[in-house]
Amino acid sequence: MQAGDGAPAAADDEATADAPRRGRPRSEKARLAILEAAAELLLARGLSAVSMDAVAERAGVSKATIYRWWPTKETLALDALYNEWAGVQPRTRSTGTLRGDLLGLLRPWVRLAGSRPYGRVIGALVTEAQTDPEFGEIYRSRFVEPRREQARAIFAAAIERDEIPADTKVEVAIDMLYGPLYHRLLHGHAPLTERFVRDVVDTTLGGIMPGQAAGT
Amino acid sequence: MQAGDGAPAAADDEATADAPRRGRPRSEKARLAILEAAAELLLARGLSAVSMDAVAERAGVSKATIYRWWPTKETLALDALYNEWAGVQPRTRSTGTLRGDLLGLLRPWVRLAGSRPYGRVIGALVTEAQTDPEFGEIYRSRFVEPRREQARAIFAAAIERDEIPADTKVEVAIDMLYGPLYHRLLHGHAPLTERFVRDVVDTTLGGIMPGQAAGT
Amino acid sequence: MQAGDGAPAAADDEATADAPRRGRPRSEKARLAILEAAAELLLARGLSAVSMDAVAERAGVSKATIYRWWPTKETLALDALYNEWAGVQPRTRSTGTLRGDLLGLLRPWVRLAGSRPYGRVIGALVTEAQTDPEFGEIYRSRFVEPRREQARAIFAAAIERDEIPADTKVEVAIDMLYGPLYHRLLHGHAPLTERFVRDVVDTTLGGIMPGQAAGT
Amino acid sequence: MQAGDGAPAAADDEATADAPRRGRPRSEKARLAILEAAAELLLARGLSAVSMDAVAERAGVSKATIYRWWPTKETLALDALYNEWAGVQPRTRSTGTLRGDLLGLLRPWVRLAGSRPYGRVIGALVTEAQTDPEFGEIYRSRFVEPRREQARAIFAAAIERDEIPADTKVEVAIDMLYGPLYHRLLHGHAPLTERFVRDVVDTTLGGIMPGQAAGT
DNA sequence: CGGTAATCGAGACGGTACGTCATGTCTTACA
DNA sequence: TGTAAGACATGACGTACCGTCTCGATTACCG
Repeated sequence: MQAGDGAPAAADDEATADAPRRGRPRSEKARLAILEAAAELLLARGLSAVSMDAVAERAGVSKATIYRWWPTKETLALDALYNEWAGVQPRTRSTGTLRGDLLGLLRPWVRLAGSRPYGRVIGALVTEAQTDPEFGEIYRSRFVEPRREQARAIFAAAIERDEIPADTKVEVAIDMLYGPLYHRLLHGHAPLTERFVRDVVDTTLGGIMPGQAAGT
Repeated sequence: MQAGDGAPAAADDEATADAPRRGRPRSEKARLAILEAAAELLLARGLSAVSMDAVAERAGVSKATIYRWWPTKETLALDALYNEWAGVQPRTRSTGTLRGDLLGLLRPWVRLAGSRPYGRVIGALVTEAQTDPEFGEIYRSRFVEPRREQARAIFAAAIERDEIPADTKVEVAIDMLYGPLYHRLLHGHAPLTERFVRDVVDTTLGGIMPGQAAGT
Repeated sequence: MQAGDGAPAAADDEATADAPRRGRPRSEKARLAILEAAAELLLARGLSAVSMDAVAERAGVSKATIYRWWPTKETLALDALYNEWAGVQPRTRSTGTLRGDLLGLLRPWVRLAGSRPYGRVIGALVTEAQTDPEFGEIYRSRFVEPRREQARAIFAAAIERDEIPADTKVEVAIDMLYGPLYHRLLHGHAPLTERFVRDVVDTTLGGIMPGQAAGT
Repeated sequence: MQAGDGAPAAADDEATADAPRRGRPRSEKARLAILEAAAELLLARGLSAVSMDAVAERAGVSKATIYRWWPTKETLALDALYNEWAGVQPRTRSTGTLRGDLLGLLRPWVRLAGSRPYGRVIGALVTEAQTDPEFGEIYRSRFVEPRREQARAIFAAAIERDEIPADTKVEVAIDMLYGPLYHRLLHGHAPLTERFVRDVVDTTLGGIMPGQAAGT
């Protein structure tokens, strides 16, 4: 499986550098039209509505062209979604405190996730990731790991400046931050507000830092 | 939509009591065969493999019979899964401490969730719940709310005996317990161990109880 | 392969007689609509235009229904063509002379074959018969053998009344009658007129009957 | 349409003589590789297996090169087949009798036609000829007319030496010779033996020559 | 004990989408 | 200019399910 074609990194198959590239070059116009059409369908009516036929028609492109670059509609959906999220990469570099950095990391995520029906899409991708392990690898490396890596850096900096103990279980802490957010996003039993983000961050920090309860 | 037919509660359509029920009665054998066939397919190959045709053939039943009682394969899958989980409902009444009660609540859940590939199934149900709000209602009332209700009772008892402050944000606390568990179940980026449950409970309690850090 | 469904003989799979016939019965309306649509396409634009999609659309029928009864478009075309030719089965019983009987046999064939672009269709069926032996069996048993059988009976009667020698090579004679007709029908190098039929019959009879040349 | 490029006569498009021919000259190697690959596929698996992609791959040639010289796969197949048959052009100059000359003409044809599965190929070409009149012209001028011309010359010589009447219907006679042979070749209802050739010739001659029956 | 009524099995039906394949055109770089 | 490579639009292929439907057969109650 290869679903890295929508990514900016490119890094093609073998000859990376400046191979002459014989044959007709890939149509960039078609690539973008496909991703756009897929994204529209995805957000409007969910992954199940992303049929190859529908994408082909909407993008004014042949089905064969889609299959040439994306093996399944799931990988296509993943690329289409990534295309949308990649543009809104929020990072907000260090505020000086762990709490501030975490809020800077999570608030944009919540704002983005809540802005459109992404819950449905992510749910579908998660389901597919469970069915197809190879797809799971790609999904996590694109959507999960980058966020966790940012969080790890934030925690490392906090340990560096002695804000939290050096033996803090960082992986658990990250799950305690993202877990509740994903929980509300996917299950929808309660709203995913910014206030909720603050509560989650404060409770988690309260559980990590000795002798300090959650503040408001 | 009606998906309550596999439930023990029964409580049929309108006339609750003991109507004479003319005509041939529903075949209990067929009902069980269908649920069993659906559950097998569900766990073995995921929701996408639960086709009405496949269930009908495997259960030795006609497709019309399935559609007679379940409007979609999703509702059928939900009933089939519920059938499996309902039997393993351990709650372990009060140990006297909040921590003990919470561990008693969450540990069996983790053990059950990890015993078979339920992550895939739950992911699929969650996705469907996002697409079909009516289905979402049923899903939550069967799988999410009962657990949360138990947790609420546990927290209420802890407040009663002054173990935690009376103004504890219980809903947030519950999300901080179940969120990380669902997170690992669905995303699979890290194992869903009993040790992780303990870490989650301890961190959450540390964030709630003033002047007390997470213990081991 | 089974392509006998358009035939009048029916004689279904196993239980010929009065089986209870479970399940929804086959739609006669659909069957006829399919055959008619196929025949139209076949004669208008040749076998290559008989796509299952086109037939399905034109007949207002689902593709699956076609595939349920005809394994390939060739068998469908064969049935469709047979449906047209079966209705025009003129035989004209014995005129008393071999020459008269043969003309009575061949003239209607030529008239039918020349009435519409059947040459193209028969050519396609012949080609398919060469590729798929099983199909060849069916094709010959429906289109070739019945005609030859009629010719054999005519020759046998002529031998009976001592019009031709008893050791006449009947199979060769039949090939000498139908061969030239098919030749012109398929190759189209010269017109397939009734005069040509007469010439062919007379020449063949002249070659069979000793001491008698072709008359007019 | 142009399908004369595989022919030995060459005689290219316009400038026949010795034009300077700018640009890269046509690759003779490619031309032969294409014809060879097409012929292999044609005889091994029929015309339907002669896909432009398959020929291109097998010949180690680009599809564009094939389309550059042959407009359709049918014209390519025709050239490929002609390439094979041209080498085995029947010779047998006059034996002195009509019967001997005709046998000398037809026997090599039967031997060649029966040596490999040519029936399938010729059936396909005939079918295409019916669909595309222009193709039909070319097909007949290459495969049918040359043979008929040879036969006409043989009959003319026989008339010259008073072996048969001057008013013999030669075109009918030729159809009565080739018709039965093509009939068995294409329909395959009976073997195409040399004995059959003799029977056909003798019966035809018997029908032409007054007062003379078929000999053995 | 026969009539009414809802169930069940079987399976045909009109659809939609699947993923693959072949056609014929086009666009590049190289020869 | 010709050629190899290969992307492209088009459209048919044969399969799998969907959800609906029409049968005949079965099994209760109810009058």
